[in-house]
Amino acid sequence: MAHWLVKSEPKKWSWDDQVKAGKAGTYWDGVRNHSAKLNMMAMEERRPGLFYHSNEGKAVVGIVKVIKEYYPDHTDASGRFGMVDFQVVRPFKTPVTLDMIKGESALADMVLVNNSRLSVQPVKDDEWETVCRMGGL
DNA sequence: GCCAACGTTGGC
DNA sequence: GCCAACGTTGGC
Repeated sequence: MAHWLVKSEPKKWSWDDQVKAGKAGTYWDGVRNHSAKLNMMAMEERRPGLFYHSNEGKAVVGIVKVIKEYYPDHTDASGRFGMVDFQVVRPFKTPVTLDMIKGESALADMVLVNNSRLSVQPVKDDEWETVCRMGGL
């Protein structure tokens, strides 16, 4: 699996916050879900991922990349979970909304459509290309 | 180790 | 604000 999609509520962590963080990037902490954890563990440095705004916006707004691979989440007292660091790559010209994704038959199998609650998801190559094209990149 | 109860997420 | 989906917790 070549690409990823990460989700955040704009109230907690928005694209703008990610842009402000700049090259330093930010750690993607707070994940407390085993499926998401496994996906993070599979991430390789420099791999790009889609950045999705849940709840408000409900759209893929840009591309980030992994700048630090999976390591322990120091905010997790139990020590069971970890996190990765992301850095902004570039914003979409046009945000790709959930409606647009649902309306695109090539994206009918996206995890976002079928398991919207998973916060870190794999994205297939063809799905990746379709979403990027829809985003104007 | 099973399963009911509960909490959280996220679309609508 | 509601509710469905799903993950986690805790009693047995």
